[in-house]
Amino acid sequence: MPQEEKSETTITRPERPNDERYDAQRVESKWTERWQQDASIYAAEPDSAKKKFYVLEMLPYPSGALHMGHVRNYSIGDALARYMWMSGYNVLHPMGWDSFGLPAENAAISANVPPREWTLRNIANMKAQMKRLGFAYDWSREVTTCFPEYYRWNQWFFLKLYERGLAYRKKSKVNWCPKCATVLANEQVLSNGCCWRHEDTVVEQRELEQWFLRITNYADELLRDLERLPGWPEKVRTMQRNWIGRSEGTLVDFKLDYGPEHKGFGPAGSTITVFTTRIDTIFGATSVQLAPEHPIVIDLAAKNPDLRAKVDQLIAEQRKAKEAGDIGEIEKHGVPTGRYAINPFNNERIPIWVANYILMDYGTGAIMSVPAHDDRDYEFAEKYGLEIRLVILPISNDPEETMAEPPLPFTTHDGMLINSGIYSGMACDAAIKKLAEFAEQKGIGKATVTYRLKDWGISRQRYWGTPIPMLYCAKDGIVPVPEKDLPVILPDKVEITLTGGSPLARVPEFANVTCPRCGGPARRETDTMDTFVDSSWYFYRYCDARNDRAPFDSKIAQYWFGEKGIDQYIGGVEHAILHLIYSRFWTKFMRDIGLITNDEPVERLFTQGMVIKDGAKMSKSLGNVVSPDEMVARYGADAARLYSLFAAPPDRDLDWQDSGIEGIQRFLGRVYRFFVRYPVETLPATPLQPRQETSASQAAPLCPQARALQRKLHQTIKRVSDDFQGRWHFNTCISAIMELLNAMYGYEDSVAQSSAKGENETRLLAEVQRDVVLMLAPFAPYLAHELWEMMGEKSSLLKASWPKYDPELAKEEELEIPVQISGKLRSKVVVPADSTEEFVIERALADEKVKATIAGKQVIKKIYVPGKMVNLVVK
RNA sequence: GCCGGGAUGGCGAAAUUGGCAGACGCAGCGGACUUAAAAUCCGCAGGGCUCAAAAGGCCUGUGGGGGUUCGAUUCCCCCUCCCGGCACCA
Repeated sequence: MPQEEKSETTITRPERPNDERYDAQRVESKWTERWQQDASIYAAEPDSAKKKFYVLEMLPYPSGALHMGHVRNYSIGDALARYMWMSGYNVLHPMGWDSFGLPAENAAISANVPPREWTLRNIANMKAQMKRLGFAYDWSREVTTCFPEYYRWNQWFFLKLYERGLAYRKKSKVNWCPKCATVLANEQVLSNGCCWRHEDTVVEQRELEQWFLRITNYADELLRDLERLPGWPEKVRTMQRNWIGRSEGTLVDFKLDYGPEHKGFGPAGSTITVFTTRIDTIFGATSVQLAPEHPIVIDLAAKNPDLRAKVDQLIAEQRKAKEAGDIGEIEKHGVPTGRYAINPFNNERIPIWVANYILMDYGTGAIMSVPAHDDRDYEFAEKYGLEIRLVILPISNDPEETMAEPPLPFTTHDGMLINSGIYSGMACDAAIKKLAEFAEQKGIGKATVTYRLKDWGISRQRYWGTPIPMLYCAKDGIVPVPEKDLPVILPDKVEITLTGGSPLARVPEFANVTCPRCGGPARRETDTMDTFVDSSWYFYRYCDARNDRAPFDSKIAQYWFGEKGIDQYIGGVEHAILHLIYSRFWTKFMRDIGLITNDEPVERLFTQGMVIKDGAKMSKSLGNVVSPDEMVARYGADAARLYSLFAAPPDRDLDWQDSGIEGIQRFLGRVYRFFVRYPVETLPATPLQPRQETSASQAAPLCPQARALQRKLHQTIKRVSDDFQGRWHFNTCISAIMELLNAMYGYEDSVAQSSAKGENETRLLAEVQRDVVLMLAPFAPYLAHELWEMMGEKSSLLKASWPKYDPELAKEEELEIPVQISGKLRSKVVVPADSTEEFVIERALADEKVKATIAGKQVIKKIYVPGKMVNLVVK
């Protein structure tokens, strides 16, 4: 890196330009180059003397080019990072690439480019775009997940998970996307049954052997700790809560009835275990309903061709509904098996049915049907004429209502048991406990918890991903790759197709190995890992990105993560369940193996809204895509960034309008013009005094207009600072700066050209200009840096102190108080800010318009809200 | 069905604790500058009625209906529509 060039460019103070026109392209390319030459300005190292702040934006997939959603995401993060730097924090602000994944393989197939080459080319392009946009990332920590230096630690983690029984292999029904030609995790299937990448492609079910991670071991903690994340959007927490789907209930064994004409049910066993959340209604159970794929049903159907045909029909209906995404609206069908089960609480013999609304993959795939107290059971019983038996009555304060027969089905918990043997008369909630205890004592059931969350299937029959470090030996079975042999390198020369299973299986030199235990021949696992593994822990790697002995150093991670994790994480809400639940799981696992001490990865999460155009999501098919490159070329990076913050609050969707960014471009030009037009010739030779002192010396002698400008300045600093610390409505921050600029022009028009302009006025103007630059720095860094240099400042703007406001100087001296008569605005009076209530009301009553309005009426009430308004109620 | 978010001028939006609705910007209109245009600077602007016009005055207005209050975009109840998530989850 040429050192001498650098020092030359920073020393000279450029002449103030004569041209008022702001040439964004010239200025921005100048600073892009300078920042390029001194990348270390954004670097941070652990420093116990300074408060840390870890601000992170979700790392992108290198698809080829940034889109406006990226620009918005990074503009928010960059503004925050710059503000925190200026507020004296030790800021970590890294960036990287989530660079494994299917699109690279598709490119290989359609354009015949190797995935690695395609990916690295895209990364180079997007990195250049980021630099052109002026984002302040510490590139020395760049993480690229497709490099062996990174993915070897995925493999290392996998071995640790395997050692602890948290990674296991099992054959099961899995989601298969025909277009991806691979298995998908449950989290990657949309609610309409389609693939998350191919929203028009229905996922099929296939029976395959897969590697799973036992995320369900952490289900309870993942749920419980959501309460400890007040810095997360309620929406995301709710989504995760729904996804985990914890449900407390009871397992109850129903014995099969071996009546005289039956010889038992064979290997499937002699009991049916049902799961219920309402064991209090068990005396109202009038049938047992089984999922069509329940083992007992399969067993029965095997011996009964007629039943088998009917069950196959139910299975087909269920599958069809699932694939159409409307399993919730399936028309209920069922068939009786002709067999019976015994209700263990009343020894009653009830029929066993098979029904298409019972799901095999939830609970036990079997329920007790209580038509009187469950909507679905009621509908089903009505249809097939099954008995409906009332066992719960409402309890109410109204004696008439209590004990009255409710309309069916009656499904609430607020009730009392009847027709329930010794439990009659108990309240529902108490009965649930008692009945579960009894079942447990008798060995016929127990209280239990069921989750919707399933273990995470991570095997992918794809090439461009982390090889799973496992071997299969004819003699030793499943053998993990020894840690010393990591990384298992992903080979380069592989023929990629979307058919015929894992591409790696067709690479003999990769697939054929010797067993490290017996030395005999073994086969390597040729599936790769889900790319969500890569992104589950990447933010820890940023802390210590070049470590080749461990995923990262625990001490360094502890500094940056602290007790509560990343201070601010920013990204799209589309990862609310996927990435954000996986990485919480990974954090808990890493804590359990002693790598880290925090329980959660992210303290505060912010999900920004989408960028849309003409009311619709940007997409190639709609032809409404706005290209960041084009915006930067036309309006400049500052304008693109500032507009993405100005057009809407960051959590809302943003409708992109080209005319809007033109307005922002005008604003930037107007700022620049002010500095060129009204240069402050007499900058204080010494750095500006601490603010209080300057203010005190300025407060008195300023002319009224100057005082008004000073007040506006301090009010603006307050508004912008408050917003950074609170609600992040950067759109109003920018409005506030615009208002200040308007006031600056107004001030120059009215005063500064006149003879009233004295030294204090000049000093004030210098102060205002300096603070405007400081406040613009997080939002429009290019212009801010240029103006900073034009003002002759030598220090780094990045680390310059954020301006402080003086509440005294921000205060109004006179207030315009609205006067309402009976709640309607009728007039306004101007009073000194420190006026008493009596004085303000007296002035209000003396006002001509007020007098006219209340003439002939009697004032019955006088309300004064200090500093806000007067309301005179008349009769 | 359940959960979360939203609905304010022609448009994007603001109103931070119940206190002047529409800040700021876009589009629009008018003026200054200019041979002209662009650029720039200044001004007007929710809707309606009144007034010859202007100034002014009056009425009305934050998805709809009701309530609490001196006062409601803001709090409470009911309803409509839009966006997102979950869904015969037993």
